[in-house]
Amino acid sequence: MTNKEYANMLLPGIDKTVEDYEKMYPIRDLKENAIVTRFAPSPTGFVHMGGLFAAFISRKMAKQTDGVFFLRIEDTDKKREVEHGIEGIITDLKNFQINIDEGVISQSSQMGNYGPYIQSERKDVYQAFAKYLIENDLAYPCFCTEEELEEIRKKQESQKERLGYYGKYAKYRNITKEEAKEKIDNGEKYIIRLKSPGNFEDKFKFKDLVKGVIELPVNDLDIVIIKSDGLPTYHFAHLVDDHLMHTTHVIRGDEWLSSVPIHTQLFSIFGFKAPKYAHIAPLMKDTENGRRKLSKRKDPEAAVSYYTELGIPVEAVLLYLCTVANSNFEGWYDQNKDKTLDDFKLEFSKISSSGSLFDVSKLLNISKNYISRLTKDEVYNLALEYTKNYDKEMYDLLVKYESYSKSVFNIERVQKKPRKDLSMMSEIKKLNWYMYDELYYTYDKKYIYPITDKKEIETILNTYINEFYIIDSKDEWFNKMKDLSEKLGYAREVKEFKEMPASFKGHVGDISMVLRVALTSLNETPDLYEIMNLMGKERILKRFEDAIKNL
RNA sequence: GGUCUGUUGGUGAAGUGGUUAAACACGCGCGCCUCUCAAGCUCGUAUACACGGGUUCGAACCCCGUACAGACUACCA
Repeated sequence: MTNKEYANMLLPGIDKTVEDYEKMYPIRDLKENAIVTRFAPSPTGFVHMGGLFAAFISRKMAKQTDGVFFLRIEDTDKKREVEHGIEGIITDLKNFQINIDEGVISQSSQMGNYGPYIQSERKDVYQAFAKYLIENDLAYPCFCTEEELEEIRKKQESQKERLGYYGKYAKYRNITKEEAKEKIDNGEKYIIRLKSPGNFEDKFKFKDLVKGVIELPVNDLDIVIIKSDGLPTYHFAHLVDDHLMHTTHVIRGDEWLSSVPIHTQLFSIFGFKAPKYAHIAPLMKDTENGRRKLSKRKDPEAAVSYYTELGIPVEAVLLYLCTVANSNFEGWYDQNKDKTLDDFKLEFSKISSSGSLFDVSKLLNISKNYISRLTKDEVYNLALEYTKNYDKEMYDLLVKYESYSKSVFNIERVQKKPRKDLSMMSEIKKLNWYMYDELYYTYDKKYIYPITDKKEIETILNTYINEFYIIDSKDEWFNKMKDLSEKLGYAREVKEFKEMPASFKGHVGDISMVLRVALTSLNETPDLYEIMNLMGKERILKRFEDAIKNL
């Protein structure tokens, strides 16, 4: 039996060769330093923060070099697959503005000339590559059962030897074609393993773009390349796909770092140029028992949807991810307020080689600053989008009072140092409910005045509305407040009061607070003048009456 | 067990042999400002470069060892 016949027996029905495929996947026509990256998740559920982080870096690198970023679905493990997994990944990416240039765009469609981009649809391609290996005596069938493999492992463990299928443990490494044929004729199941040419004692160096130069032992494991269901393992699919799709930079989690010897060996066996690797450390979470990897299962904040549910703007999350990736981004962004994320040049060498703690409070701070720079219309739109899904009551009010709502969002917004109290859209109602009568009059309210004398409070409210009410300019208004204070025996200035507390009933701050509480039932609100200005005299009067009733 | 990687303050980190008596940002705290809050501004967060050796005139930065943390060691990715 020739090697060719042998290969045909092991992997029947494959008529294309490696050369055929190379022709079908020509070199990409790109600028010299263009980077081609990909995001290659398994459809096992929602995208988590770590995945989004890697995808963000990948897309950014491709974009800033006029390269290509594509989405490939690695569904070679049919057991782990989750229903609608692909759709979930696509929407998560879309929501976070990680736009793809080619790849899978929906459960049923793909775009780009280097597909298919779903691995289960590429079975023949992998098998053609595996056949090449068999023909060249670089791969062989392995008939080991699960039990046999388990036995080998136990033996290695008890003898404190390195685990794995290699050297003397590689039972079928030298199986003859005839023996193999016999087993196959007997109906025995097999998989295809690489006949590794490596020696574990040998070392080789490679340069990881984020971790730096790393020395690793050469791979001597006869890893499986084609599983019993005919699909490839990750390692083999990586070789085939990233070669054919001409990926220049593989950006992935550092759990892959120790597989690099396998990958480079595979590439060199085929005589292919290996891509550059950037292994990024996982995002961490701080817990009582120290830090650990942010977990998809244990940590709600690991889910990308967590942030949409809180109403943290997508841009803020992206801004945060960028500062985690390159910490110099924050300073740059601060210096270049007119620029955007796209103008920033991300660098591999500045990515931390150890895991960063995923810090939600920092994210919130970034979000708060981001929102403070938006226009009232932008905030309104974000609020509308958020409440539409998560707060119908608020949504209806925003729709009903569009221009009024925008004015509410505009309070203390257009000034050198805009107000910063909103970091997520889920706080919209909590921060603004009192501006809407529909909410105000249905909520239970607690009025806490700086003055206990009810009669006095009533006097202040009545005197204000009857004699000192003015909506002109903020300065005018505040002057009136001072006049009002003076008339009722309160100090015009706080300082004045502090100097001679005995000469006054209180100060202008107390007067303001009485008005604030009567108007909003709150002790802490944004600028009182702006609130009154927005409400208008009638509503103010009505609220005062309500407050007096509740004295 | 083997093979790797990492370890600067509460957090993210800058800094890769000598103006860093360790920047900057977040968080927290005092104070100032202010009609309240948010913001802004001062200052602070007691001994922050894991530990022990070595190289050097000089080390957070180079080397070795130890500890701790993490990864991989699947017909999972």
